[in-house]
Amino acid sequence: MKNLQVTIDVSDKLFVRNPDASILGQKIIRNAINLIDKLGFEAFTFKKLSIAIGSPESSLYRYFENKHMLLLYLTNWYWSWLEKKIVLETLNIESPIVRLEKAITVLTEPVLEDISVSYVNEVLLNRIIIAESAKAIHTKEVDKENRKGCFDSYKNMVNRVAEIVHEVNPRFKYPRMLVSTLVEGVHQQRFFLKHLPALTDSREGEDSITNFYIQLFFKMIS
Amino acid sequence: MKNLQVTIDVSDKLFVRNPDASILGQKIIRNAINLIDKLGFEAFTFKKLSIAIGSPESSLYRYFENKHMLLLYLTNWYWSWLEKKIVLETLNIESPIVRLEKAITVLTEPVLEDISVSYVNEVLLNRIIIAESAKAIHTKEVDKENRKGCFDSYKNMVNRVAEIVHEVNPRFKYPRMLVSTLVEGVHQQRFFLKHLPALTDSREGEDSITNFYIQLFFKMIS
DNA sequence: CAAATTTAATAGTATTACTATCATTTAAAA
DNA sequence: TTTTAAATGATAGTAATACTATTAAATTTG
Repeated sequence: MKNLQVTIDVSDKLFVRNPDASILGQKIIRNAINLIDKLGFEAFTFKKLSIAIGSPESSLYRYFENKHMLLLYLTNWYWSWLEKKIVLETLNIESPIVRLEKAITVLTEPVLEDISVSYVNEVLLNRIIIAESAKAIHTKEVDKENRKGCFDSYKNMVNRVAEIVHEVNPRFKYPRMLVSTLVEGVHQQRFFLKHLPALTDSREGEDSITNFYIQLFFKMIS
Repeated sequence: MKNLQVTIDVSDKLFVRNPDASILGQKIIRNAINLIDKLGFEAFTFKKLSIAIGSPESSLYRYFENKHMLLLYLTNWYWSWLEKKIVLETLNIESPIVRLEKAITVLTEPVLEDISVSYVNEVLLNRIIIAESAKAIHTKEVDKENRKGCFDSYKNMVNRVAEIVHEVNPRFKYPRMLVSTLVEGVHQQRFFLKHLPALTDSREGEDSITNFYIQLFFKMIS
């Protein structure tokens, strides 16, 4: 695992003021991640966040319109981070099939070690994505937000992997459907494993989720 | 498509008073489905529901603890309904592989026609499941609610199909993971198709989602 | 150093998510 | 058919949420 001390760009449609560009902004992100992970997105409020930070609530609104936009920011950050990881892992590799294997590994392996150096804790963020990211998409404003580019990071990441699939098998018709099925499925199953194990045939310890989806993926494209 | 005028049982852990057993209760369910579909779960409130029904807000709390429990009730109703559909479709069929094909068809085909006779509109309910069901599961109370049996309908349905998979191929190790991947994936992709089509390779009209998942399913178990 | 920008401190509002009380209607039991 | 119980209606009230507004202090930039 390479250490990724790179800046992650997030679309400026997602914030009022860029949290990456100030100390308060970075404090907001760091504490938001901790709090959302601890309380869950429903119980998480700007009031509680402001207390954790020690700044007035009104200051938070100068960075994010509301907690939904903050969640969108975090999800976008995560998908950009994953894409960057994929790019680094597949760099300078000739064989498309090896590149695809590397990419799929990044998408299916658990995010375990804390490789974060910056103000973003990727392990906690991964947990937030698993538990809360569905809420960022499933709103009545999806279409408007989609037009604004609020899901571009996700689309870009999916497209990048889908392109490798296309290289490996140009005749396969559903590369993006396969990649998004894989990504969402892995997250879903990790949540089930932890909370509704009756829906999985997996056990903590052995990583049957990774195995299952890698198998699924390559069966589909061959 | 058979007309299913059968009663659907939902665990009594999910409600304070059984909405199925009174006119007001049925009005609550009918209007809740309409409102959640129209407003989305976030904007949906007991206040608005009470106005739609013409009863005081306090009356709603005599049926459901809060709107989250109401959503849980609806999701459970849906999974029980789907399971009943599967049971009816596979009744008196000898061949396990044909039974499995029928079951998978029920799980993957779109819910289009309004076959509802009772107070539950299954077409709207299906839309609610696609758009909102993730929110019923992704809460900090999952584990407690799981112990109470709040997800039994879902588990039962998945298990029933997983058992047919086992009949067809007893050596396949992940029947439940495969079934839940299929169910969740189909819903996810239907949502993407409507709102984030860039994540799909599917188009409105031709049903590549159904095709994709049927293909995926049988490639995995063979 | 002056000007502009950012943050702190405080206050205030409409809405949400409930809880409580009591009168009235409806249904079931005697 | 009366009596009783259960369900509903009507109304009120509260703490918390999700903001908006204003002004003062601090910090950064030119």
